[in-house]
Amino acid sequence: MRKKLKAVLPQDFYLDDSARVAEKLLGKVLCRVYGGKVLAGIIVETEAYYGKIDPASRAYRSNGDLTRTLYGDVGKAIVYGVHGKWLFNVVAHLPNEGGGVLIRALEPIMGIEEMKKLRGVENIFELTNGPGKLSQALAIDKSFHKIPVYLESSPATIRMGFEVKEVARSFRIGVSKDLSIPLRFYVKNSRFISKL
DNA sequence: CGCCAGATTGACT
DNA sequence: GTCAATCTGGCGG
Repeated sequence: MRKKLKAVLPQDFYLDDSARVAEKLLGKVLCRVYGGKVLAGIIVETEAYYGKIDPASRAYRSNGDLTRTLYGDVGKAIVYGVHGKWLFNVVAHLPNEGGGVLIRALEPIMGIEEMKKLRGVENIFELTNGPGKLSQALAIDKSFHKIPVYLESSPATIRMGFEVKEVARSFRIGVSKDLSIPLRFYVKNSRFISKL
């Protein structure tokens, strides 16, 4: 059973409104090269983030490296730790603006056995159905901060994937102060999202 | 240098 | 449903 990897998405894929990119990313494949193996999963849940105007973002109260990256070149990964877990984001926004997309959940398609080992669980639905979980399953840590996901040579890339039948949207999860518009996107009827 | 907040997870009642 | 653990960057003194 061999699957061929599709093309890596170009950088200008991320040069768009953060919410639009979040929606477009559904069905795409997050691909991670780990110890000569390939770990990959279909993106089934995302959240859009904005910069200063977003109370949930750390950039809201600070002006450091995270903010600069969020307002900088699109298509780069942002990896940040919260509550001792790692969250995997991609910078995506219009020119002269700031924002990003948080990958919240994947549907594993390659390297599943390796993911089970990394996560220490056997249940496939428990592998990547949460931001901290998918980072652990793909062995992502803060060394992935600022790597470009649009370069073939990167250890983590996002590639062309599958057509999504139905996209649903809702308010974000786990955010203390949310904006008044729904910025969470997910594949309807997927069993791999973090929450129904 | 110490303190605080934060986008989560998982175990327990 | 509720609650505590655990990590890092930013900010104040």
